[in-house]
Amino acid sequence: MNLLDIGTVSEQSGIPPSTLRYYEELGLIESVGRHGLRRQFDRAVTTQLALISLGKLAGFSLKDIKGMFAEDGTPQLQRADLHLRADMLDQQIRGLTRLRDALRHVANCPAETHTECPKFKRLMEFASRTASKR
Amino acid sequence: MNLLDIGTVSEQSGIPPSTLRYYEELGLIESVGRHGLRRQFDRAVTTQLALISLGKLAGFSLKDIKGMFAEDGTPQLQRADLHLRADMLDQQIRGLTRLRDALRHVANCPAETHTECPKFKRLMEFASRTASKR
DNA sequence: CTGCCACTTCAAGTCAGCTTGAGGTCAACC
DNA sequence: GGTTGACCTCAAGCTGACTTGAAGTGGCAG
Repeated sequence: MNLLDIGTVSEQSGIPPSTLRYYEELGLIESVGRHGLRRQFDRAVTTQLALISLGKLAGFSLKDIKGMFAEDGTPQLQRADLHLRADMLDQQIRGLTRLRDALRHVANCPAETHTECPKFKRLMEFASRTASKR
Repeated sequence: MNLLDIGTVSEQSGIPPSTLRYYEELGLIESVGRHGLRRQFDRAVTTQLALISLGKLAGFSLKDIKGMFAEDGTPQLQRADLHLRADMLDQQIRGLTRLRDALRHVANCPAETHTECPKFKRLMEFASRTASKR
């Protein structure tokens, strides 16, 4: 039996049935039948859910994620788009890395008042710049 | 004159007046007077706003951020919290890096079926692990 | 056959973080 | 002293990602 009841999918993925229905409504996943009223999913849905989780982790919206997959759920993007997304990710990674380093520094900084620490000041400048850009 | 009109603060910080009012309502910042109807802020508010932007970048909620300041608005950061947040950023960075690498790979990989590509498989394993953890 | 219980639909609610709209005010400039 | 324009208040609206509630259904264990 290669069909999974929504409850089984939920259990395996840790995603509540309500969310699975919501994802189906959005077109992110697709049920392949019913058992009585209950949705049945193909085993492949677990892979799709893993990819969706990954996308979410990476900060993409569900809409974004939907756009990355073809009808059948296989990743489907134009090369140029892929590189563009990768470039965006690069930029995001650089920003987050700087931020993480700064957080670690502040956590270890012995200065009494953070506001007097030069690194903290630079971090704040960065924060201001980044904030104003968005 | 060390007081700033809300408009000036908005211009300098890139944060719209509506948001500044909203922040004041939440107790994140404080206006120190009025010029006619207009809120006047102390210069120090720009520092606070930079910190707020920073906190948002790091993924803190406004509520979290509020908790990081003392009554007088000076930062009151818990080192443990910062490390925790840095750890979360690390995780996010790892996810993004994998995703980026995978995107680049897929963009260059001539294989018809991505799902059979070893790199893609590793990505999905990672995605599953990460998904099940949450 | 009965009852349970996890599912079903659909509408509405929730939360964060703002934005928008209507109607009003006031300092400043001409 | 009239106009302007950016502010004011308060309420309502919006987006994203779900969750919750009410009322109903149906397969399966006993």
